[in-house]
Amino acid sequence: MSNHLCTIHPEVVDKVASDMQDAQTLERMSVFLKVVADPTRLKIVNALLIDELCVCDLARLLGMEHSAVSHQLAVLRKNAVVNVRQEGKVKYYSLSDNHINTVFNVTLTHVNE
Amino acid sequence: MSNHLCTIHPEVVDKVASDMQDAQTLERMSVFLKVVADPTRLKIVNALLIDELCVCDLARLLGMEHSAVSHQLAVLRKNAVVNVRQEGKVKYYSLSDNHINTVFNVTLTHVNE
DNA sequence: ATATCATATGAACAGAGATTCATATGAACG
DNA sequence: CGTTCATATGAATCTCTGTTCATATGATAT
Repeated sequence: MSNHLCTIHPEVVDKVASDMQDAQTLERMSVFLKVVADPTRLKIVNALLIDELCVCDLARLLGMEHSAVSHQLAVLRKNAVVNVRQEGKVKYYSLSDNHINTVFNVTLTHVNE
Repeated sequence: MSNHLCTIHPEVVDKVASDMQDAQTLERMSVFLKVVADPTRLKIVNALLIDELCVCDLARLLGMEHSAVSHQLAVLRKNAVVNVRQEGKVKYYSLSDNHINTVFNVTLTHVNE
């Protein structure tokens, strides 16, 4: 696994290992962050922070194929980032909770400093 | 660009378009989120939230090749997520600012609900 | 029923990126 | 100076994933 076996600070490694979040939690965090990190999905999130929108409007807004937008909305749905409300044949998407809002705004602040 | 030209809510699209963050900002946000979303880098961030560590210790902690860890640390360095402090041949890594801390904790809260 | 419109989905292709292997840098110490 | 140790980097491989194209679903209206 590792070519050299240096163990410079075994106590520190042990302490950090026991204080870290468990593997499952980190995996969930990674999945969630990947979901919102994609440029297309981040734009969708930003748009839905302002107003609810249908697939058609999102495609127009982003200048993308309906299909591409729909695929990304499927990812957002499967990861519980968005909600859908149906009115006839039109489906309106909105954000599911406001942790997304917080993550978005903290990230925005970070890149603006 | 799009097969159908439906324009269901042009006013809403216009309003959202003008209220959204500009493309450059969204791009920077996407880059930053991708940097921390990767499972290996997220583990590194989590570890450095607890204590500063050298490459050797990180490799041991994560059970990975030194090379792989070093590559990921290069990504974190290039994106100003981590700082390096050198002591002889050993380089100690730590987090560069505490927006990272906030993003990590908000995300943690989100996946734990 | 059938056509039309909005959305969804499956398969295929293409590009990005994470790890590995091999090698290089650079510091300490004999 | 040459060796050793910690870290870095380049190239190659392999996997993952975002978009496109083609097609399907599902609702409305004529």
